[in-house]
Amino acid sequence: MKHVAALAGVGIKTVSRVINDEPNVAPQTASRVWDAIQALDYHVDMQAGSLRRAGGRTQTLGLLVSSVDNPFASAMHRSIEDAALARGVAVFASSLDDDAEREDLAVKAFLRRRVDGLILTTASRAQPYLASTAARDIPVVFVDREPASGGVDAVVSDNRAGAAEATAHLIRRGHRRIALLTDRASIQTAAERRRGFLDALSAAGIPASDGEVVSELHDSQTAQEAMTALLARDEPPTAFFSAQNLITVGVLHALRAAGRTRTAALVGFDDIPLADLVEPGVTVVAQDPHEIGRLASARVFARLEGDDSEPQRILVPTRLIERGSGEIPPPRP
Amino acid sequence: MKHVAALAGVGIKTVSRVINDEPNVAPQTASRVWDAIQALDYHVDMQAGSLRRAGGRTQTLGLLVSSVDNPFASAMHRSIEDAALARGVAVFASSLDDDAEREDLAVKAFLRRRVDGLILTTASRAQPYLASTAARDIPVVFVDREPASGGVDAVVSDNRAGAAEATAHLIRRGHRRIALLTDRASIQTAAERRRGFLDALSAAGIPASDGEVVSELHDSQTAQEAMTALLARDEPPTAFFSAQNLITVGVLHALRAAGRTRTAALVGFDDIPLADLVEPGVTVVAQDPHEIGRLASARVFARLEGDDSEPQRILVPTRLIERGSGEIPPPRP
DNA sequence: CTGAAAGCGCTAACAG
DNA sequence: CTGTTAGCGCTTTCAG
Repeated sequence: MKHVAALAGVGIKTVSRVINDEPNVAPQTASRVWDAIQALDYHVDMQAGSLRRAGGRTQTLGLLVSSVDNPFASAMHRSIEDAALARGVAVFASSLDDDAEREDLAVKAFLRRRVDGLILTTASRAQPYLASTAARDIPVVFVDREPASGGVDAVVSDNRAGAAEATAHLIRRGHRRIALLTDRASIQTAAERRRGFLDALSAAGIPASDGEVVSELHDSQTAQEAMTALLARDEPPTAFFSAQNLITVGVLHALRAAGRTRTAALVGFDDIPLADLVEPGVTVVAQDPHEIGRLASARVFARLEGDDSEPQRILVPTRLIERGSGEIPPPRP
Repeated sequence: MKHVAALAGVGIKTVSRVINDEPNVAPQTASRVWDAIQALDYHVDMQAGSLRRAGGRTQTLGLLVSSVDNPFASAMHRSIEDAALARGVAVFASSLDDDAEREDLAVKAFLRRRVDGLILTTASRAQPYLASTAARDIPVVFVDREPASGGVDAVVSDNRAGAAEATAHLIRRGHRRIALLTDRASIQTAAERRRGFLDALSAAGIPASDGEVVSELHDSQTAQEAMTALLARDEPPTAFFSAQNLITVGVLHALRAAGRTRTAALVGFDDIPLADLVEPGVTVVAQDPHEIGRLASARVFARLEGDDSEPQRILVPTRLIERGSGEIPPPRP
């Protein structure tokens, strides 16, 4: 900047004014400064700027997702990026891998980089770092999963209602022996979806014991194995609710291998790519990751602009998409 | 840091030494400093640090991909993140949307944030910003697509060979009327894949005129429409090579709608999720985005560590995965 | 082993 | 409309 000022024959502060589009610069001066900037191929150092700037904003956001290559997470990421880009804000993205320690390290790394705000997926029971962010007035919005503590903004799918809807859909087709295949119980969304599953059973007067729950499935491989075992039973369930996208994929593989794709009913939670191209199409309770990302970034930016209303818990509705697999009736006895 | 120094009763430089794990600090002093850091919940400001640090490294990388929610890009993103994390480097990710102007703006934004290195997917004919990065000694590695100019590190799939292999695979099954469905010709990978397609035709002595080329398909919607039109011809091609993941999805939809999934042969470039679950499975020439990301980050970090050898052009091989759709023979005349 | 002083590139506050 | 001065939080340099 010094060099630009020298070349343009102005003071350093005038260059600063031009770059930041501040008022009180003569058009002539400004254009001389722009010429010098071009000539020297100069680019401001935003980091240095934010050091002194009131509020110390870095125009930077930290995003923590299950994994940047999970379709749900990356769709969310994309809509957050779009909102950020519109404000000249850059996004640091990190993957969590459902590891509480990694979560803590990632947030600490974000803090060292002085991000203005955080959008987080959590894998931990408690979020000790919230004390740090609160003390520093760094807004935090949780996405996908809510922290147990509450008192923080959160944007999540209506997991319980969605799971209940999926289950009720199967019950309505006449199924009574329905299995839930789900992730580790410690994951908040998995717990909510299980609740929804049980809600629907009890609303239909089906004893919970008729519902089969297989949990601790953390990838499509383990889901496939569990499903294969379920199908091999003497009296297997007639319908299946898989409570997560990767689990649905594993279940599909198992159904395929067992030749049961057309005779066992399946509803998945969270849509999967090409779900409409397999035969039969996979009925799912779709989430809206794009909308979740949009609402979460809107929340962060509102906080950054001074909104200090009560923390909001925003429930994004899910949508049942019938494609065939969920409409298969139970076999005639 | 001032506060920490005061609380620990040491000089500010000693705190700096402790945090950066520099030698010449008495263990006792160090532990007093750590206590103060804990007590004050202090986190260094890496940005401020890099301002004065020799080399001015920010421990930050800029990543530009087609879109963070494209499966190919996000797989690459993940492996780059892993390599970066191991070195305490954070990654800024941006989406390109195949827009040359966006590319330029994104690189400028990275420059303003003083990233140490860049991993870029390009959509532009020329990359004017390379002058700036070179002047600043910021290593740049291109991924997925190579710049026309050369002279820069690049890690890309062997698009031409992969496309030729896909096409030869169809020819080997007896097809002669083969259509290529591809993206805009201005995209470097699309051009390479078209070359590979033509290579294979000519190697088999099939006149290029027998090959049908439909280009300018930029999403699955336009691909589906183009494919539907192709299938409606009097003498439609008997085999199809779709040169990109989204195009393959569109083609699959069209085949399904026309009831031709079992009678028209298809090979896609780039694998797609659930390709093995549709019926028949989708034969693809798979890329290895994880490996591309790994090699690209290795290249950037090597450059950052002083490697000033000739720019490398690394070709990552593709792999043909037979799943059924590509092994369908032409109909008997 | 430790600390004081200078300065990285920028912006806030104030003078002109 | 423009420039000067101080100082953001840190690391470098150099002197104890």
